[in-house]
Amino acid sequence: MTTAGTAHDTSTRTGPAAARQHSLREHNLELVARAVFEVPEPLSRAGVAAATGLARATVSTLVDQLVAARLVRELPAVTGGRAGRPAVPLVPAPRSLVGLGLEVNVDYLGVRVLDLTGEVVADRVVPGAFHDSDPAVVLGRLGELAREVCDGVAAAGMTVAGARLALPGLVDPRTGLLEVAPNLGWSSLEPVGLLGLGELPVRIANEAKLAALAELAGGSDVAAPDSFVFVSGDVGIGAAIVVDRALFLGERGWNGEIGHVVVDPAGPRCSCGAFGCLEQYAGKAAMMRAAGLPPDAPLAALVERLADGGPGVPDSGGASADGALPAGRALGSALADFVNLLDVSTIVLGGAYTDLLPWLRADIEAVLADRVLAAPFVDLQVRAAQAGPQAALTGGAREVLQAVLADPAAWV
Amino acid sequence: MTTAGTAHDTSTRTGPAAARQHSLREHNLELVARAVFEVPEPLSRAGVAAATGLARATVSTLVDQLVAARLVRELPAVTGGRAGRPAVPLVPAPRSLVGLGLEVNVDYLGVRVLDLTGEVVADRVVPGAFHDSDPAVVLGRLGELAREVCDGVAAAGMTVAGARLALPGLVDPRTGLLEVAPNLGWSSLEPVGLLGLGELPVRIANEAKLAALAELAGGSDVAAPDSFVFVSGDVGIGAAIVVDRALFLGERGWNGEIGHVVVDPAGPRCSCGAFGCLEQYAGKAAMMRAAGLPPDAPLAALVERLADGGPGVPDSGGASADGALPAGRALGSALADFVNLLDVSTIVLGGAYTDLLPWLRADIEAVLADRVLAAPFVDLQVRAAQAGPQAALTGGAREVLQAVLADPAAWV
DNA sequence: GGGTAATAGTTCAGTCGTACAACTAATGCG
DNA sequence: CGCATTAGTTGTACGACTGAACTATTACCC
Repeated sequence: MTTAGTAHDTSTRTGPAAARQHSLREHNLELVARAVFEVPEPLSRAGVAAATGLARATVSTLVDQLVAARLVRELPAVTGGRAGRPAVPLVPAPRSLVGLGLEVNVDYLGVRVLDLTGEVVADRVVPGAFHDSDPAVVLGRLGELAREVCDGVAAAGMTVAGARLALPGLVDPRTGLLEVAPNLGWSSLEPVGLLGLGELPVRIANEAKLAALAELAGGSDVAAPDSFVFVSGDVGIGAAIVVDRALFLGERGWNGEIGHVVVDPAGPRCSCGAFGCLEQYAGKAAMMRAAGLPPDAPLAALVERLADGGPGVPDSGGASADGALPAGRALGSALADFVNLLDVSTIVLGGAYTDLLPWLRADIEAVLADRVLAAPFVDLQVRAAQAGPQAALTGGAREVLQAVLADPAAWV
Repeated sequence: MTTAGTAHDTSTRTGPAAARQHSLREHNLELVARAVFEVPEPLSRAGVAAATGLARATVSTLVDQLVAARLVRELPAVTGGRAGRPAVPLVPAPRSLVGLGLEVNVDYLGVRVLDLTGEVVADRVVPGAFHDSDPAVVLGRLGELAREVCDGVAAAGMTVAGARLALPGLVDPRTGLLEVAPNLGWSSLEPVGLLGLGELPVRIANEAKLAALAELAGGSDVAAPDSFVFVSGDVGIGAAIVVDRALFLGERGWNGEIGHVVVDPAGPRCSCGAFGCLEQYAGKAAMMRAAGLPPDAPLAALVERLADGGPGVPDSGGASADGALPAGRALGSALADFVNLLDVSTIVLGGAYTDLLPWLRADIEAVLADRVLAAPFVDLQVRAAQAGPQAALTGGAREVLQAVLADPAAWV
């Protein structure tokens, strides 16, 4: 286990480390980097000083280091129409340091590279069928793909800061162990080694967790909230909790298993052995069946049928309706539990739910209003995911870059 | 709003503040204070240096400041049987700085004072019946009690660092507003002003949240886990989430409303308007009824009946049982949702559940094993709360002192 | 009993990072 | 063309930590 990143090794594992002089600079480097990265309009050195509260002299030295480390780039000085020396705008450096997102999912492999500006530098998605596949073969193939992409990126003068591998299953990011991925038929293995990516620091994570991070990428019309629950519906249903723009992982990163929250103990038996789990109402197969389609039909077929007003369209006015709607009320019920237990006010629906939201929203909101105890005092929002397809790839690459941003001192 | 505590006012609310020279000292002061406070055996200056990684010289100056601020006390030097100059053991200063816990609950008012060693310095609990009471009268009475206690404490040379007021309801610690406390019949008020405690910084919090913090107090035989869910059963059922020894509050502190998680949508109607909430199975009234007792009977009556093997005792061997057991299976179901959504592995049962645990445990654990997706990979623990009666008073006082410990620089 | 080793705690010069003030650079405006 | 204005740099001062040397106090051994 030779991770390159932070070196927090206080031999006997005590809590936080002692702060020395250079801790100050590390902290302030991060502060300056965030100021440059997380602002819509580019700031000058003076602007950063004003935003952070640091002295201009201090900011100058820090910015110079970030520029030297190729995290930040100076744009040509621009006179703002005011008097005074023109400011030098500072922006995240494009195509210098990049993050690598990797993913194995049931129906595709993917590699995506993002640079510090959030732009996609490279993108390779290979469709396939990986249900009950051989992990060594599939991960080997993905690793090959990743090496190709990395070579191209390196040839263009960029540095790969690290990688995240998204997997649809129970994953422990700390140990790098995949416990089980039911839909792939994988269990108890360490995927990173099978990629064969050598020195590159790769960490694994749950697919829904990384997809949630993609929501924070910004660039969309609606600003992403700082805290939200991201629910990704597909064959299974996963969720991620984001608090203050950071994943909340619980003890092992195995939270958000909303697919197996009880909706009705008298309901159908679930693959997990219990009865009436959400997945039996709002999983893809269940929704298809409810709309009279074969369980493995493509999502587009369901959307088309709903758009045509076929069975599954809510007859407006009724308190409840039929068709795809069992999913809506069931989702609402499970989400109400979620909100009651966690106190989040924004729910982002991803995966299949993104396209189905028009036919789910009314029921979800009605059930939430009914069942959430704090509903009278909170503005509960249900919205569609903004990130594009294979969001976990984007989120994974983004997380790598966030780690860089959180510790720029490691790169100077 | 003139809080004395931290002065984190970066005019325009940006994220973290700039680190200056004195930030270093603040950080290390905290580090040293925690080293002294959170260790079973007293450390010397040299011991603190070893534990924190700071230089001995640095530790000396920091410890001297903490001693001068009366946060830390030096014990007489003790020769440890080894060669060398005897070490001066450092301990939390007893009876110098103290925290004040306040509480209004349905059947009592309380004031409790803890010092930095965790010892109870003063304790006043006044029984009463505050269902549908007048907040001004009740809080005035509590304020009076608090002033008496504070006067006594001050006369003994102690300084009250602050106070926490525990309330059974939806509370926003940030704004100091109580939205609603159903069992008191209070709503939309600012309780702190009605206490009339003048300059003393008082913050409000939910009762279950503070009770959970009392679990961290230590001193018990079993070490408290760093992360757990605390469930407090009484008339209503509340919960708190503790992660890494700190409360996880969600956006507003309104999480943990486990009492209104769906157990069975076909179940009885709840006071919240929904059907089949946990409270209808595992609330005190429901448990009493299930055991054939009047809903407002004392808890002791239920325990006695169960101990006698009356109705409500599980007939061992059966997958399920009758009597008090609907509570067990229902609790298990709601807790399974909790664990699936949050990934916590330890569940601490407080309030009425503490005494009832022997008759609940089997069912809870069985349902958890069935319904928690990660159960095969996690050692789920269900345990009884360790803190004594009126745990919220202890937890509130403790939180005040934790805030001192988190920023000792404010007291030097 | 005295010397030596060992450990605790203090003193002091050295280093590093930030703050503040003075300075230079570059622009708009009258 | 000079002045006001803003951006960025330079240099001194200060504060906090470090490391090494020093003092203080004990145990152990001869």
